[in-house]
Amino acid sequence: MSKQSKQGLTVKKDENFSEWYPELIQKAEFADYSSVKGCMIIRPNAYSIWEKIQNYFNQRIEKLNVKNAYFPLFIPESFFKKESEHAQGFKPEVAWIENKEESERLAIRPTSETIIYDSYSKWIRSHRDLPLRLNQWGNVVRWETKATRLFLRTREFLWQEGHCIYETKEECDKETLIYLKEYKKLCEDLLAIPVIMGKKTEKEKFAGALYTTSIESFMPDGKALQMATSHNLGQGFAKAFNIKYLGKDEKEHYPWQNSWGLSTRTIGALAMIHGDDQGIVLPPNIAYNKIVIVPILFDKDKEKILKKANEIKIKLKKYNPILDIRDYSPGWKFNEWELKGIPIRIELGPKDMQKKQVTLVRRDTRKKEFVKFSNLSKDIDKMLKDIQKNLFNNASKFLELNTIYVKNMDDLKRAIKNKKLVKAPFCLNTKCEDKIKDEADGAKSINIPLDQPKSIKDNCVYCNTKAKVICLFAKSY
RNA sequence: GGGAUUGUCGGCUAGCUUGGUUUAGGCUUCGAGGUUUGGGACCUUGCGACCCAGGUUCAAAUCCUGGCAGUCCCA
Repeated sequence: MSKQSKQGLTVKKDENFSEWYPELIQKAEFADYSSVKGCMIIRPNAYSIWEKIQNYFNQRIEKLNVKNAYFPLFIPESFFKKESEHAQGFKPEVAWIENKEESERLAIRPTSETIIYDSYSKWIRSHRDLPLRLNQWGNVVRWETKATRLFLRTREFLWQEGHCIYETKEECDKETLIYLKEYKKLCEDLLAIPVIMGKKTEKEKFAGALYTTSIESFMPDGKALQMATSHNLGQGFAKAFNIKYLGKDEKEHYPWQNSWGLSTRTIGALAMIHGDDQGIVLPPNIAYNKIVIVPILFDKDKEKILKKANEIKIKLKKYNPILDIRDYSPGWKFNEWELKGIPIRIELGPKDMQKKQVTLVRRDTRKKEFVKFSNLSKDIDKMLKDIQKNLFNNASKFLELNTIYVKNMDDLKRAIKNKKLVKAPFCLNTKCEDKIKDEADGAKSINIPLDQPKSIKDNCVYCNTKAKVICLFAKSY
């Protein structure tokens, strides 16, 4: 046996974040590398999180009259090229299939606007057909050449993409924001990750969109991570795909469209934000198994303890407890379940039996509590809610502490170097944005928060002319 | 596109400088048996590797050339 304790991870989060993260993901059995470069295997521990996100989100969008559907993985090149900005934007990362029998190449979808809108052009004839709201769950391929990272940047990933189409710009604007707010709610309520809603700059908007809104979170290593986007596509795709409807006025009109997406990337953010040196920390609302019961079995009391452990398991059924009776030492099991992030551990041994109690250990603080059998359900419920709240509060505090306002480039550069999320007055000029990126070590505009001050007194952080907005800048994933 | 660097059991690695007692060693994982079990237990035992192709040599994991694969810089 080696002398050092093998507990937790070998790399510390604070000391070497970029090695800590892949070790965390692999040891927690969230994902593994595959033999295909840039592609990963999502293992059950992480896939159950994705399923939870799917179930939650399906319920939410059903209330917004969105229906699920599925469109092909392959997109004919001619469709792909119809909207030129869109085609140009995705060009570097599209994977193609050469098709010998037919003349046309097929793109493996990097996003599905074009294949979906081809159908919309056939389905939509009258204002009575609008609005049309569809969502699909699927995979997309973006052939990254840069370094890939588990969950955060892989060549293939899972997501949902919603595609809605409306009569008026007002309706489209309004709902584009509704979906963005849904994403915020999902991140905050389910994943315990605080996010900032905002609008992307012209430079960073979706290729082919009128404008893009996003929710952004901030990682412990000082990089921003885009969690989801909602685009108002304007009428550009409608014109390119000849989607028209006859209005009440008996005239032809182009409709307005939006699209919105959230991917498995959020699982990476979840691991980064809440994880610690012991492993993953799952917010209770996203955990499938909220509890693990570890019986401490000595020969003499073995049967009594097992019986009680089973009773507890049945009593707490709604939390999907795991009863771990495998032939490992208790300490081994403690470490294993902490690595995997189960919110609460229940220990039950001879000492507990005597006192008619269990030992509860919460994953976020790892503090022990002793709870009488009779109070168990109530206390568990309270503890789970408290863990959820605590994780969100900690992440919010981190975000707040690491966001700073700057008025000039020196301060901006320093803040970026210090791994901060920077708020700065900005003129919205793309040239300034490029310069900032050049001079501040690759920091990009993150988004322009929806929450803006009533008036902006300071001048643009770069060119010192009148600033139009307060914009977020940071290095990003 | 240019440069640097690395390929050894499932994972981490020792050995390479100076070729030879190495049956390629260790830790971990995995399998079996036993003793254990309140923070990754112990003993016994088993399975398991030199990226590929040439070359140099009496002798190559080790040196040379090429290929393939990875990683990191630079443009």
